[in-house]
Amino acid sequence: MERRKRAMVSDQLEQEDKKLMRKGLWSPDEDERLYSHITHYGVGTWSSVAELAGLKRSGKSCRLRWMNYLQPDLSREPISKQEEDLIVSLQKLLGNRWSAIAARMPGRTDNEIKNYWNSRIKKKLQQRMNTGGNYQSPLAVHQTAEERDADMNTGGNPKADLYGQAATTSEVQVHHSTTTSYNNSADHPSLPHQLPLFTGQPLLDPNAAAIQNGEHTAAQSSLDVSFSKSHERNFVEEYVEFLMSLSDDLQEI
DNA sequence: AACATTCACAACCGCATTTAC
DNA sequence: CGTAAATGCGGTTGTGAATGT
Repeated sequence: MERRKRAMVSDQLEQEDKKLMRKGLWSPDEDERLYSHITHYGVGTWSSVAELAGLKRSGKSCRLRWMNYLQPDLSREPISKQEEDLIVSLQKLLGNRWSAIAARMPGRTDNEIKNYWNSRIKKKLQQRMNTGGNYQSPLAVHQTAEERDADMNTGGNPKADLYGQAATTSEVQVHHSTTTSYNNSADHPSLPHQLPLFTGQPLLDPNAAAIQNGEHTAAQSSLDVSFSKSHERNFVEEYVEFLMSLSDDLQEI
């Protein structure tokens, strides 16, 4: 309750600021400023980036622009068939946890994956559903993830539902869109043409690990019911990691 | 040619969580 | 330890190009 009040106050202040902020699509000049500022000085805090780079944008907006478009690690290639299959598989495992899915897809952002899912995969699955194909509907897929969430929230074992059938593959090739003025880094005045670099992130949360190892205290046991979102995510992510390593091991055999 | 519709993607919004003080 | 600020996330909306009528 108190937290909510504070959030509202914070939002009101943000609204005041927003009146002075620029909104909408980023211009090449703004991109240039942001890119050059971050490459020279690093990020620091996003609100300071906006100010120091001379941008009339919120820190949030700068962060989003950098994360989703300007950072050099991003792949400018269209999403491949393999990547699409991976998205479908991971969505089935993780539900709509786009950031967790993106963490397993080098060069791809959560926003990109989310958009791709909503505009293409969802539709394709729906079409196949209507033509009587042998696959699970997107709704069913989503429901599975939600059911797992509900299960975990009541202290159930999240692993129980992770052995679902493998996701189906799709056939349609995806073509690169040219809807924006410079979707490709080659068109941008200052963006490097770099291949994506994958940086693996540590997945093990100490608390989640303790719980997994059976080191439950009385205080912790209350978490069984209201298992916090971040812990729950780490738990699921660890399990996905485990499944993936298992798959690698099997392939070696 | 003019307008309407569809589509893909970029960006915003509200909220939750994390971090800093 | 409490509070404010910063960050991160997912759902939703806005925008502009492509396509259809």
